Parts: sequence; structure tokens; C-alpha cells
Amino acid sequence: MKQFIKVMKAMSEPNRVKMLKLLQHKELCVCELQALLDLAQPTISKHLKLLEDAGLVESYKDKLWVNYRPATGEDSVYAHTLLKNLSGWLKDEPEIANLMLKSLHVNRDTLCNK
Amino acid sequence: MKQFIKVMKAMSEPNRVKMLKLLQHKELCVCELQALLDLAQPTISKHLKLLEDAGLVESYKDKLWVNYRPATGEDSVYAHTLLKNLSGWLKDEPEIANLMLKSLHVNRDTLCNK
DNA sequence: TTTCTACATTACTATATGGCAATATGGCTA
DNA sequence: TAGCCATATTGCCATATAGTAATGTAGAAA
Repeated sequence: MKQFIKVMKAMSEPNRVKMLKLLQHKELCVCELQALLDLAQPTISKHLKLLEDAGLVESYKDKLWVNYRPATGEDSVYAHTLLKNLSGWLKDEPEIANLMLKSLHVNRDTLCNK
Repeated sequence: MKQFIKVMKAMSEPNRVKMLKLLQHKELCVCELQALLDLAQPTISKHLKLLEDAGLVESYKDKLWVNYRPATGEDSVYAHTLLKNLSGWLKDEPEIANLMLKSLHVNRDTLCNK
């Protein structure tokens, strides 16, 4: 039950859902997510930690950056199923579609070496 | 998005999940749910309203009582899918299993004409 | 019509949650 | 080694949410 609630809670916040949809579309680092969602960096990190704790995303280091992607989710049935569901949902949301488009043009080097 | 968040939020609270699992097992009225979950009556009503707004349950009057059951959910893809998922989940949770057992012996007449 | 009963609503409190600024950290880079 | 940079953590505030007691309501029962 506890794990189930964790996953559902993680997915019941708009900005976290946007992050998941973005990551399902393209692997991204923290500063890219920050630029796309227009939130403070600590806010992004906090959301990501929550998503990671729920088994919904995973991360790895790439030079200076930390890349995030959807979890393969073999360990959590709930996370796995919901990620699969989510990938088919919210496709027609203008805001989501727009974010996905923008994500193709986002560039971590430009963002950081400002 | 708004509707999606509504459904996810509704399902990310333990007592509401218990209510859904109970209703998937057996149609129940407010006072029966109250007895099973050991919460104040207004709390039960509030949760039920939230679940109803999310398209997860529906209700009808039966004499003095109001019966609740899972929504058929033809109108909300999210609610429909998640209810279907939920029916296969949390079966081994002792607390849920116990509640389901108890629900078979609960009786609204005894509860009310105390 | 009047009363009574299950449920809904309201008003309020305590805790949880999302947001940010300030600061810490860990590991490239020079 | 020293410094720097992206990210993580901490501390704080404002709002949201779950809970209750008190009260309102609609409709069955009398």
C-alpha cells in the first residue's frame, strides 16, 4: 500500500507529470528541465527525488550533468504500469505537446555557459 | 490534464483507496463505510464526494441510505483504466483483505438502529 | 403535515506539500 | 591541489488537504 500511495502521489502533481512526459520523450538534465518548466532549480531537484523514490525515474551522471529518464520499472508494478499508461495519455494537451517541441531545441551548454 | 490530476489525487490517499477496494468488492452505504474505516461520518462523505467528482464512484438512493459503487467510468479514460488496474492490485495487503472480509458481515440496520 | 434519520455541508484545526533563497556537495577542470 | 560548476540539501513560507464537531437538508415514516 505504501509503495502504491507513493507512486500515485508522485503522479498527482502537474509539474511532475510534465516532467515524466518530457522524459518519456527525451532524456534531460536538471538545468534543461528547469528551463522548460520555468521553476527554481531546487524545486526541480525536489520533484525529481520524489519521482525517483517512487521508482518512476532513474538518473546517471554525464560529465557535469545528471541525466534523468523514465525508470525501466521492473521492480515496481505500479510505476511500470502507470508509466506505460501515461505514455498514451495527455498527448493532445497543448501545454505538453508544446513542451515536447521545445525540449528538442533545448541545449545544456547554452543554458549553463550563459 | 486537470481531469487526470483529479483522478490521480483521488487515488493517492490510503483511506480513499480502501474505500475503492471495498466498493469493488461490495456495494456499501455511508454508514457501513464509516463503521469499516472507523472515521467520522463527514470525513467519509467528503472522501466520497471527491471520488465521485473524479469519476471513480457513483451513488443511488435506497430508502434511507445512499449506496455507493465503482463508476462504470465510460466517461473518464483515466478513471476507467485505473479502476481496472486497482482491481488486480493490493490483494495481498492484510489490511485490505481484512476489510473485505469484515464488509461481508456489516449490516446497515444494526449500525443505524443502535 | 410532522418527525425522524441518514447523509451532506460548514467552520475550523493540524499536518502535508510545493515553491523559493541560501547554502552545501561532489566531481570536472585548470 | 584549487577553483568552479551543476546539482542536492536546508530552512522557511503560503497554500492544500484530511480530520473533527456542529449544523443543515431531503426524503421516508408516522
